[in-house]
Amino acid sequence: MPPSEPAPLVPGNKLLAALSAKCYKRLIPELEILELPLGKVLYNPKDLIKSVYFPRWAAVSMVNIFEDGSMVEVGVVGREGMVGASLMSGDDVSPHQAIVQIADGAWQMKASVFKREIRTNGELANVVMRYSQALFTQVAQTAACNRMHPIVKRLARWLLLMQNRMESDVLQLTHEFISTMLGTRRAGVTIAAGKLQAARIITYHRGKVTIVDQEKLENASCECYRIVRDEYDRLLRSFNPAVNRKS
Amino acid sequence: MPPSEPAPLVPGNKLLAALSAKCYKRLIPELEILELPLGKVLYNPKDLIKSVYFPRWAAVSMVNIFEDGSMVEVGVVGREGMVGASLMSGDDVSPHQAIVQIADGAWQMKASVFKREIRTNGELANVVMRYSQALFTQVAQTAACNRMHPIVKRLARWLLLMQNRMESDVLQLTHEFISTMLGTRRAGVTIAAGKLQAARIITYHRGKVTIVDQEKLENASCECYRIVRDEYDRLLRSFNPAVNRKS
DNA sequence: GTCCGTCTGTACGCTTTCGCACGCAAAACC
DNA sequence: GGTTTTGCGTGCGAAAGCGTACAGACGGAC
Repeated sequence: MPPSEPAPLVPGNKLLAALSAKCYKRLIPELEILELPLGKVLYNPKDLIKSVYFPRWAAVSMVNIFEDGSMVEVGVVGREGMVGASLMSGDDVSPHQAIVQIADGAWQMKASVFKREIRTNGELANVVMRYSQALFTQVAQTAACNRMHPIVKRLARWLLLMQNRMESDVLQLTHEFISTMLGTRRAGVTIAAGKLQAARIITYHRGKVTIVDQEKLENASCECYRIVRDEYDRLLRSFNPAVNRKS
Repeated sequence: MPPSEPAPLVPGNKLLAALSAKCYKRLIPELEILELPLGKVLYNPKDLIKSVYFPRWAAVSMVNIFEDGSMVEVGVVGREGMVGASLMSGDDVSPHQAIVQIADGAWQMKASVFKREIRTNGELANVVMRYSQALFTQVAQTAACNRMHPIVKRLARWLLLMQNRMESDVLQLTHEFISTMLGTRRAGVTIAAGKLQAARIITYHRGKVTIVDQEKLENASCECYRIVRDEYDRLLRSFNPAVNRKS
């Protein structure tokens, strides 16, 4: 897709889809599609936020980077959300790294435009605020989960999180990559993933993880997954009856 | 203090202090002082938020409670902030437990009033939004910290966090209580606190912790403390030159 | 087909933390 | 003044996870 392709009537992103037709159409000229390749860094910590992004099928991780270079994911954004919502608070410095974890397209909007729209467009502001609240819950649950739950459960939770955001049972993810997101050793992920595979819950092979049995995966995961999922449903459902608006 | 005491011109709470005199005066009739006794639960998870609170010298923890009853703190609110800011998103269900950790007074405002003011009063909305952003950073850093850092450092960080919020070197905190906040064993806290005491960084005795050497405590803590503190400064400084407005 | 980089399996010793439990001493309560 | 409660110190075995390291296996490049 050329980067200047105009936004179609089917936005692909659920936040955009949640807007009324009128409101969405107003934004169309400000949206440009952009390919997000794997590993692309949208912001680094302390970077100025110059654009915000509404992923279509991509997934973007919010990553905390420590002084010694080690990383931990604190939240994930997929097609249900947006990257850069913190601009809403009037602050345009990113506190985290935003890095593309699963490659695909996203709508890009200039930060200046976004800020203007947020000020003048109550409907957009409302949707973004709700989303921020859901993201907050996700991050808070991650904080608790990181403290209390063993690797296997966290892995199961994280795979479900990814599956939800991608709406796909096949995920391109290496153990190495997962381990930096979970903040553990690569070998730890191999062991945990091995257990899930032995239980016929997932299969994987050289960077491709396939979820075989979602229900079992939910049982193998900690409660954190369900809590966050339900909270997203509750917060974003209300104004989101039709995800795929007719073109 | 009687619960109906009207708000004075010195709010005590820094968010309120950050408002212009005009804006603050407008809120005065809606604020009532309330004593927050230790252990008082302001909200439980899934409770409707009926009031919001602006602590004066109190500290309130946002706590995640798991199905098995175990708890972890995900964030702390002191006089620099408010409890219930999530109302701003239009959602009045609390995702966490808010429990008073250090007893003192707070300004209470009815949720309905707060929501009305947020809608109609851009200055208040702006301040609250910034604060929400700072809180988000705190929670995200907690998520990362919980994953990566050993108990002693987390303890040091948490004590500094408390010290900042209370602006006091003496804190009424038992090991037992600290342990539930940090999500560890009580014995783990005893060992960690013992190390800090042996290094002459703190002293403690039966529920009273005294910070002897703040600088050493900062060195003993992980970087997370500094990061969060700087972020609060950055986000809240701009509109907060005068914390103690003259009465 | 061969080579080489990537991905995964596995192993070992070590540290941290856990779960549990007991004991002691200071405070609080009658 | 004696009893109870609360807060802290300590010990021990077990578990989880870490750091590191090595080797096999697959797949793409040539």
